[in-house]
Amino acid sequence: MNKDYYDDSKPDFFKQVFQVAAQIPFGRVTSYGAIAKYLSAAKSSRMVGYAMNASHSLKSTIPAHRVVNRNGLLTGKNHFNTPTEMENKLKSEGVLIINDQIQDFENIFWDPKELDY
DNA sequence: AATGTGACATACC
DNA sequence: TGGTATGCCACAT
Repeated sequence: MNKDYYDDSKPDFFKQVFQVAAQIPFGRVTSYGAIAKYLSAAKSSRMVGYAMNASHSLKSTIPAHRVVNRNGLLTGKNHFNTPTEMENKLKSEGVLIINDQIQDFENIFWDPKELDY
């Protein structure tokens, strides 16, 4: 058969991103760069966001709203169904957001490396 | 095969 | 203090 969209059965770089993103604890957030580093591809931070974009086609629910840039800014909110959905979901998880900027970002920041513990 | 693209990150001016 | 420029690399066309 053809590789309909993104087959999560393949060891694509995307899949790795999805795997990590899916493990982000509730009410916590992480950055693209952190995920990239965890995948030994710190220089492919852009791909992380790119992967999130592909998550639209995924059947699995990827908490892309828990992934923000290094500044804790909701740069990708624009890619959601509605620009307000991202911060809306985060707020539902107890994340305080002001002007698309996550408050206390360092406090709720979650590093994928914690998986090793 | 080659070119374009991007939900980042960093450096520089 | 904030915009511009460049690197970076995997995916799309």
